[in-house]
Amino acid sequence: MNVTLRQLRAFTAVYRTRSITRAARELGITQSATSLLIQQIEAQLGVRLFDRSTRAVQPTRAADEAFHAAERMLSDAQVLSRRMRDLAEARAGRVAFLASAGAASALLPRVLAKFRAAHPAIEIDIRDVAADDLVPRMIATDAEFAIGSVEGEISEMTVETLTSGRLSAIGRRTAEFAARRSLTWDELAQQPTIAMRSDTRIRMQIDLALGLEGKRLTPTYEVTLINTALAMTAQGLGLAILPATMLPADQFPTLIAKPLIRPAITRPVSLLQRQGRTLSPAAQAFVAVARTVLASRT
Amino acid sequence: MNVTLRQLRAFTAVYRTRSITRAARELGITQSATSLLIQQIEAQLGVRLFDRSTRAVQPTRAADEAFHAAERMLSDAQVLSRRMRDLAEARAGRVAFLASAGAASALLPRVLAKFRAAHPAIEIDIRDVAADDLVPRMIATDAEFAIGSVEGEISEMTVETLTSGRLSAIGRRTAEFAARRSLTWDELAQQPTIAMRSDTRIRMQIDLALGLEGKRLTPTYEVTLINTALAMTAQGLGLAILPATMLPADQFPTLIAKPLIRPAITRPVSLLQRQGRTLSPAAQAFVAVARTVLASRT
DNA sequence: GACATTCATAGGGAAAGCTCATGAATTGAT
DNA sequence: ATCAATTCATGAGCTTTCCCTATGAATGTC
Repeated sequence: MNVTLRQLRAFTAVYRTRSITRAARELGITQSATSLLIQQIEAQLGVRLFDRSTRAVQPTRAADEAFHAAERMLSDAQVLSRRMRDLAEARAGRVAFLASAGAASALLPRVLAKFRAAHPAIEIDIRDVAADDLVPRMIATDAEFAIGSVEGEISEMTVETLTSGRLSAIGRRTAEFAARRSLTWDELAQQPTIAMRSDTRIRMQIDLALGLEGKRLTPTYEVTLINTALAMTAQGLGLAILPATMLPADQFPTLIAKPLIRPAITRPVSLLQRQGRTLSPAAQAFVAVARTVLASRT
Repeated sequence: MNVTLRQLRAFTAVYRTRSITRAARELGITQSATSLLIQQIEAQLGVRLFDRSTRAVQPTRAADEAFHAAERMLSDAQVLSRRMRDLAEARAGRVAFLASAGAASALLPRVLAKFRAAHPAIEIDIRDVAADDLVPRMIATDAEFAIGSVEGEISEMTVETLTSGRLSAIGRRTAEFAARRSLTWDELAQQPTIAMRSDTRIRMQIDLALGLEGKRLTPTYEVTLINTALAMTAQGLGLAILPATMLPADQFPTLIAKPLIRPAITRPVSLLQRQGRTLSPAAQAFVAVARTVLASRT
């Protein structure tokens, strides 16, 4: 056998109070139990810790030395408990995840704001990567989860759709544009348009879907970053072709999105996580917030 | 309930080996017991520490954090155990005691030499005080014991005679002196003598004992320190009147002691310790050595 | 697809832990 | 000085914990 924290607790209590009876009260056990614990730890350590008469309890030299070590261990135990409890209740900790650049700029700000309000002490480490890199980086790094658009299944991973945005035309809130419910891709062809470049995932999906219908997108401008497209739209250079979810309303209050139809194309934003691995409580809390915040959108 | 060291041991073993089965082997318990310990500590801390499939065990973030704290506590426990064991077996520690100046100079060197050989790592703190101060200092300070001449009983203390030296005439090893078995106090009066000053304990005892016999000591020289008396004797200035135990043979190889009789006066050297207080193991070891070393003398 | 490995769970017996009751020693008050 | 009160130690008995054996379920391997 070995010394136990229980014994150490009894020891420090007796040491401090200089009394087995008082220590017992403090520990919430009986005097006899405390007496036994002291005998046990003495036997365990092979050293007398208290000179006990029927009247008084006097710590020995060895006890003086042991006391500090014991206190330290008990304090460590308490710190550990508290820390773990904080982690469990997402009062502390750290959430590190991957986000595709698009998701990071358009979707995450709202999620982050809400999460921060609920869990102010949790560190957040967002690693924003190009959409193509999302899955490879997820496999390679220790990120707990990833948010972004993912096609198909990935082995060892679970994919959950958080929200899916319809491909939309985004333009300034003119009376004429605001009145529309939707636009067809054909109608779009008449106007100046701003689309993502052909080597982006969004564009590939568009080209693929239109191709199946025998159609083709010929944008006026092609850009790499979503924000660039939106900024250009805000300047009136044309309609941006993007999933509606990618429009941060607060950042571009003048812009509105109208779904594109014939064909309607939706682009999911998914949560990616490792199969069989529980998320840290902090990450769970974050994902929960993301689900509720994003679910409210189309 | 609370987290136990047992659980922490299981936790660190599983964390390191990444396997409950291997950890169980390491701990010397069964796999099922180990599995239970992990479940317990998880319940205790309120946090999942391992993602377990039927096949593998994967530590969580929380486990990474907890691991260091756990290792520290376990290492503290081990250090504490070892330290206490060392103290118990007098392989480490410290012995602080009081010694009257006479005892310190004449008796202790041999004791110290032997003790040091047997217990090289123990710190020794000798507080040599005037004979009169021995008891007051013993009461006032935290010395574990005291060595010196003590008369009568002292409350709260136990007095044990370690050795008692007969008052003797100490002189150079001349043929004539060496041949004698003893001297009477009367014979002594014919020769130059060196005695302790009247305000010393030794002298007081002598004067008292001689007074009872109607005799009186009139020394040629009176000194305060024993060593002074011996040095003077070695120079041939006269016979030193001291307890035989006070003559360190190795320091004054030319001197020998002959008991003084009519009356024979003995002066005890005692060990003084607090009643009801156990000595530290180091002190016990020291006292044991002192007893054996001093017992061999008259 | 059979086999081996790994973790989880159930049952039972051993050990530990706690409480209650009691005893012994000492202090303080009447 | 006696008596009451306090304090620590010990023993009996009960409850809880602990651990082992046996078995089941899942997964990877040949």
